[in-house]
Amino acid sequence: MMKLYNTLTKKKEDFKPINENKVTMYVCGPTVYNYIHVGNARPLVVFDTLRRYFEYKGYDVDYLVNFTDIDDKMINEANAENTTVKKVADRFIEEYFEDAEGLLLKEDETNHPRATENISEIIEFIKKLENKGYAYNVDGNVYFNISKYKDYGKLSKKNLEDLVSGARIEVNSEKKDPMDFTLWKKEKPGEPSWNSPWGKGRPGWHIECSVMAKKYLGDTIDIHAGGEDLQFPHHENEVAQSECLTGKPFANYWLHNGMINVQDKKMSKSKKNFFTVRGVSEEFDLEVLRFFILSAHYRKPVNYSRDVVIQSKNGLDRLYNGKKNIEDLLEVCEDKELDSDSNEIIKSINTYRNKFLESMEDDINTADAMSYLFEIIRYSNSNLSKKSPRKVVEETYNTLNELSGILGLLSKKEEMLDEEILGLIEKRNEARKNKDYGLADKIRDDLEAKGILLKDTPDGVKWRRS
RNA sequence: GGCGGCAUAGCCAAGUGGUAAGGCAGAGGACUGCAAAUCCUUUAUUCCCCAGUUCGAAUCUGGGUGCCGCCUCCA
Repeated sequence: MMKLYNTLTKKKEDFKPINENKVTMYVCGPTVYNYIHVGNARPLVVFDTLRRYFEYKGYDVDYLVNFTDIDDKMINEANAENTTVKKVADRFIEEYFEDAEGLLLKEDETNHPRATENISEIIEFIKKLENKGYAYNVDGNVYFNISKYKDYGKLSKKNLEDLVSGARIEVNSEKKDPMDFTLWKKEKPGEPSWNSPWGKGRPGWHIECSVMAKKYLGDTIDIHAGGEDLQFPHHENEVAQSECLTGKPFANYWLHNGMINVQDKKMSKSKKNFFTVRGVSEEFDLEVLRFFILSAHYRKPVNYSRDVVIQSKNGLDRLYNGKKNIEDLLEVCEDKELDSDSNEIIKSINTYRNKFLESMEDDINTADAMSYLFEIIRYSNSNLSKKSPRKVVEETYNTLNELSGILGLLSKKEEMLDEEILGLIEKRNEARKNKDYGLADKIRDDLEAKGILLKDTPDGVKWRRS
């Protein structure tokens, strides 16, 4: 039985979806006013991996990552660029998809609703809250009245007294309670606005998630996920809105990922200590970033630095090399009867598979799971050879692919070399045969300059990209 | 001030009562015309400190120390 740590109960719980074969997941996505940074990438990668694992287990996953495309930051960015909020949103959503592709997120099956495409549903939602007495309108601003919701604070484990005593001085005296939050914001000159029963305005931040979760996934969803910094107030407010409206639990499991730090401080736009995913992609393949994110447990804070990315790159290279070694064996091994050694190997590989899956069952411990990928590589390097029966090599190869696929890693295909380069390699082989090492080394250097590294092995020349 | 989390080798990091996974870097070796790459082997008597519980603790309890997150926009 799969266990997930549920922030709501602060316990690891057996995961049971509402419908037997289906899982609904809502992940808080980015506000599209800029490129995403490495911190933003963590939940995207982690929960994409959870989604892949569910699918591996045979669930049909309804997976949603929203785009917040209207709020103060969007408006500021549009003003700064002297353009419209819509144009800013369109542009950075496009940029998002480019980064997502690099990070190997399963985008084609992901639902990405936008706040501004759900305005009428948002208005409808707020109207119902107002009718039920949970919301009140003050001169075009509509607030959620938290004193009407007795469970307020149950997710973030805060009580109202503590919140009020810790709260900053409230300048807004319209509110009945200082902790009330905005559902609908009255229009300000020059800002985008929509017509509503309370006059022109725009939605507050928290309401969009409640509305889109309900519209696309249902009144009660299985999993709601996001960064732990969103736990309060964002997720707390979502719970309040949704449960007051429907009278049902909003989400059965709340999953929160830890922060990505830079020198022990949370990476964030406001601290200006952030690295954009796009920036990282200029130096590294983004699969390296995915590897880095999955190499630590998702709930722990983790430090980001160029050094650890280099470590990740080298680790990922080892995995790809190991995979390539098995592929090379596949080319030369023969169909043979299985002997006792073969059976031993198959047994060992299955043990690694089971351990990998056990780790995934335990609150998606990807770091631990990943270690078994390395175990398989070392094991196959030591125990497989061109004398191994094809079936054994295939079994190892398939298991490696099956497991790395769950993590969304090792899916890059080796490209084919073009004729010209193949010709050069052939020419170098001739030169080596004739002991013309000067020419041979020159060709090797030329190819290296083109990013193709040659290695001479007993089985002939192999190559890889640098 | 309130609430919560973390502390494991040079670096990253898993491990919630049974005697320290895995990766990077380093060292040794194999392979090679030489290299590079690759592969193999190897690296913590010990898990921030002090007490306690226990046959047994990195893991549980109490007390320290240090660091971080949330309480304001934030993944």
